[in-house]
Amino acid sequence: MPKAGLTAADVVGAGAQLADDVGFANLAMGTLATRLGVRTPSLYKHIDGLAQLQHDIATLAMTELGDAVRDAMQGRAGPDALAAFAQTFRAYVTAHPGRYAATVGALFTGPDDPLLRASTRVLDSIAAVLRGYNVGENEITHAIRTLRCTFHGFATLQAANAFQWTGDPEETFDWMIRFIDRGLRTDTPPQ
Amino acid sequence: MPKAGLTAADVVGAGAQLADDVGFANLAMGTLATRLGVRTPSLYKHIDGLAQLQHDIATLAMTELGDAVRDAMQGRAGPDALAAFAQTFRAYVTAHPGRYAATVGALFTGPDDPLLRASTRVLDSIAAVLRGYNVGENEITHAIRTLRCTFHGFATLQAANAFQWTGDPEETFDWMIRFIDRGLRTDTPPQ
DNA sequence: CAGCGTTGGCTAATTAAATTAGCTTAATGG
DNA sequence: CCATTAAGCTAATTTAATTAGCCAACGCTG
Repeated sequence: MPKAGLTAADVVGAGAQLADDVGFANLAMGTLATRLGVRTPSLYKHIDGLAQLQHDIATLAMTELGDAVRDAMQGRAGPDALAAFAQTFRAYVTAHPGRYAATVGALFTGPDDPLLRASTRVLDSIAAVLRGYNVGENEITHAIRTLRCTFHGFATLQAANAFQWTGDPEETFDWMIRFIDRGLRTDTPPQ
Repeated sequence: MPKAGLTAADVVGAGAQLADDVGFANLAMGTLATRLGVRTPSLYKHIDGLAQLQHDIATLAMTELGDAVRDAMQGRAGPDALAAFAQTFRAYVTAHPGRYAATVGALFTGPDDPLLRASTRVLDSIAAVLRGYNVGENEITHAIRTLRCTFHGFATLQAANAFQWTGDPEETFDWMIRFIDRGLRTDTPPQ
């Protein structure tokens, strides 16, 4: 009986792939074990259980997303950076709906949760986008959160396949980016 | 053994309440049965199973939300209508996080799915908000979808308790409303 | 008021999935 | 070459959903 030689990263990676393939809700230990050519209990040598696996997939997704966004934004600023962020975000969620779904509803286990770190990196990229616009000092956190909500909303609706939309979501997404760009260009009035 | 005299609506309503109390992910047939003073299999006399129950809760949530929003928007237009919609939306999700979570990831079973009807009503309210702004004819669907994404994003982040935010989300939400209002006021340039 | 069908409840059994216990063997390092 | 550890396995347990099949209460009707 040759050893499969799995690592925790292998299991999480295959789990993420499985979630993308069959949907996050259908992620199951048995299916994953089969796919890895192993019996179900063997997975417990590498991960703590289903809940842990789901959390790890969420962390993987946020990390990958953060990396992709950071790469795409290299050397861009202002509207270019916004477009790069948005397009990359959307491309990631399209390519990896199951992974992204894992991040929806995932909770932070504490201040040193890797998921929290990964999420913070993504928020930092949003902050970097905003540096290219003239947003007041005490408005900036509100702006970060607003952008986060908008992109997250689009992503969850897409990941949930909620778009019974006629026509291409792409076109709406572009409109959304222009809407945000226009909003960020206008000086934010004193509140 | 006196009959409890349950109806399907009772079961769905109690399920919704339970989801709000313990979180949608922890909604279980056994807990619900206990809460209704009944054994688990008895629930199947009224509903088709857990998946059906979840779908029904989502429909209930969308219906309640649509009614609340419609009520709040009575006699308002433009920025007032926008504020009324947004505040009501947020209040509903705050009061009923479990119900709203049920709507995330719920799929339409077909063109006559009551959930689809209820969702459409909410979208109609968004369309009504936009009638108070000067949005071009062929921009309007994009605008509807953009607003939907933004509010839905806020709602899911809040329902998932993802706000490790310092300070009051309320303030950010107000900022978000003003941001949208400002964006809708500026004439949308020809694309 | 008795009969009787329908409804809504029950217990017991089944299924499915996650998890745990305990055993075995391949790799590795002294 | 042995001893330790790690990674797999089978078998057992637990938990939750669901199904099967029985029984009593309610509401009607003759």
